[in-house]
Amino acid sequence: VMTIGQFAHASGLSAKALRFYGEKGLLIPDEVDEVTGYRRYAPAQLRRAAMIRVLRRMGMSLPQVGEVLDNPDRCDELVARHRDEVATRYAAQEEAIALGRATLAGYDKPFPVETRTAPAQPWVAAVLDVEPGAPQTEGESARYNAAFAALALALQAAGNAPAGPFWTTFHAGDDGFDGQLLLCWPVSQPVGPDFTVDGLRLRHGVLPERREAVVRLSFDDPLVAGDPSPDPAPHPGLLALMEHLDEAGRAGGDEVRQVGVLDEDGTPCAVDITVTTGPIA
Amino acid sequence: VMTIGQFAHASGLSAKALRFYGEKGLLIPDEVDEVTGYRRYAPAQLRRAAMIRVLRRMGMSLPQVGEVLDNPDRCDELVARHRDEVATRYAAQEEAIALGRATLAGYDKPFPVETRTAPAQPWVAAVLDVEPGAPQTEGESARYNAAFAALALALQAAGNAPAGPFWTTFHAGDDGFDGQLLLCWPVSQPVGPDFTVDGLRLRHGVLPERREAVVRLSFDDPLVAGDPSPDPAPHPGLLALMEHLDEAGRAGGDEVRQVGVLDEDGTPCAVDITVTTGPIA
DNA sequence: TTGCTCCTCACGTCACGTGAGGTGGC
DNA sequence: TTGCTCCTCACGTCACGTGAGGTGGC
Repeated sequence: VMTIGQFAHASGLSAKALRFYGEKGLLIPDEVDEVTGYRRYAPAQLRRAAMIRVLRRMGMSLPQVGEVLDNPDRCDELVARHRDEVATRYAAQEEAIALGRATLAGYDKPFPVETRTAPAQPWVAAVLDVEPGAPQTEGESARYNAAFAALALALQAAGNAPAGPFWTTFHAGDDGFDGQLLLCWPVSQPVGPDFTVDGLRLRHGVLPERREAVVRLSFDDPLVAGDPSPDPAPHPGLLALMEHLDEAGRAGGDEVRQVGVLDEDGTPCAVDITVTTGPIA
Repeated sequence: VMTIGQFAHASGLSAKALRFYGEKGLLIPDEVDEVTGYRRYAPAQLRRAAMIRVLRRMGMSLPQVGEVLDNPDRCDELVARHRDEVATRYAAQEEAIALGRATLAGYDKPFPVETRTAPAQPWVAAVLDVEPGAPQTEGESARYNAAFAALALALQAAGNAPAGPFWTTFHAGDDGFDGQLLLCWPVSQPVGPDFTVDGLRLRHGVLPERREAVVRLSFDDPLVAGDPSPDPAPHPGLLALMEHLDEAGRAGGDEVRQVGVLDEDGTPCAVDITVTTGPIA
């Protein structure tokens, strides 16, 4: 039997840690004096204390340590799992740091914001319900492409083929929980309510003659092309656009259009984030 | 100007985090309503908010984030330093896990404890003052070897050459802060108080006829040979020795001798941790 | 008897999250 | 008017470290 101080010295744990482990039930003193509260530890407890120390040094939490102590036969497995978790966390942090450096570099240098005037433009859109927080999965992406293609074909068949690159806009729902994505094609002629496409919910309208501010997010940009991190930081281009709107005295509440940009091969190579800054003076 | 909710949405930070950052002075709202306490944020603050978010995602603490924001020109340097710190911490944890696994494996299987009887043994020792917490530096090690050698030579010259392998014992000082290391040679004849060696403080005595328990820590053991980790966990052999003493009904307070073990070439290859378990029955 | 150890609170750490309870703004 | 947002406490997290103030044991 040893006092807490002797046991602390022998085990390499602090007396405070020993009291804490006792309180948590991880390492109960061999006996506790009823009157004085003095804790007494047995030499046979040194093994457990040493294991706790080693496991804590590995970075395990106390519940994890307890799990290992409760399942000595699975010790190796649990330790290996912990090592893998640590490695995974480190890899994730490394990636966050690399991505963060790129983002900060983008914030550091001015991002080009183009301003231009645009003529009135009729459009037709397919409406899709989406959850805004949902990640951009492969399946969703295919769904969008199919809807765009079906709408384009129907417009072509109606003799009112798309008159330029498509765009999308997002309308948050009232509850902010889900929302609607509009997949828009510009058309030469406004369509009437009699234009329908099987399986698609349509909407249509006309963008008025207007001034616009645009930033181009290229798919060559690693911040755009990289595998989508969950809940990413604002892209430098979006920041630049916000600041442009601010300096122009416009609130950011206007509708944002994401206009597809194709290269000469017709493959998507960028997206133009486009906001209306006002009517033509 | 935006409400905290709008700004939170735009920056990707939570309203709670924004309040916290305001409280800490990291990101002060553009204005705070005197009456209602409502916070208002300006679009121009989005850049700072985005940077905070990115830096936090990298795993920086808020003081570190503040340092980066205060020194935008050193941003790259500070981020690189953070990355290196993270990598260093991870490497240290990886090493702790590897070392811990080896230690746990040692705890898992029984460690051999030898018991034996030993005859009475006169000894002479050089006394060195040491700080017990101090790491085993190169310089200290050389000092010990020099003292051992000087003592052995003097004994030889006095016709009382070492009669076996050397050992060391450690006596903690009264204050527990420093202590004394005894470097001992066994001798055939007890020495008198007239035996002195220049530059060495000597002590001498006789080990009585006794029973001993011994564990051998081999230098081949990675737990023994590995670079000395600061404040290492108890070696499985020491644990086994403690438990042996416990079962034998002996407290662990007896003097511990660390006896050098040489291979056939005369180079040190192990150390025998030796404790007295009692007189010969 | 004097130090030393041991005891039990209580508070601090770090960056917020999670309610509780109440009010302002559309 | 009803919801919704916003406000300010206050508490919890994790594994102890750091005193404060008081007592037991040699």
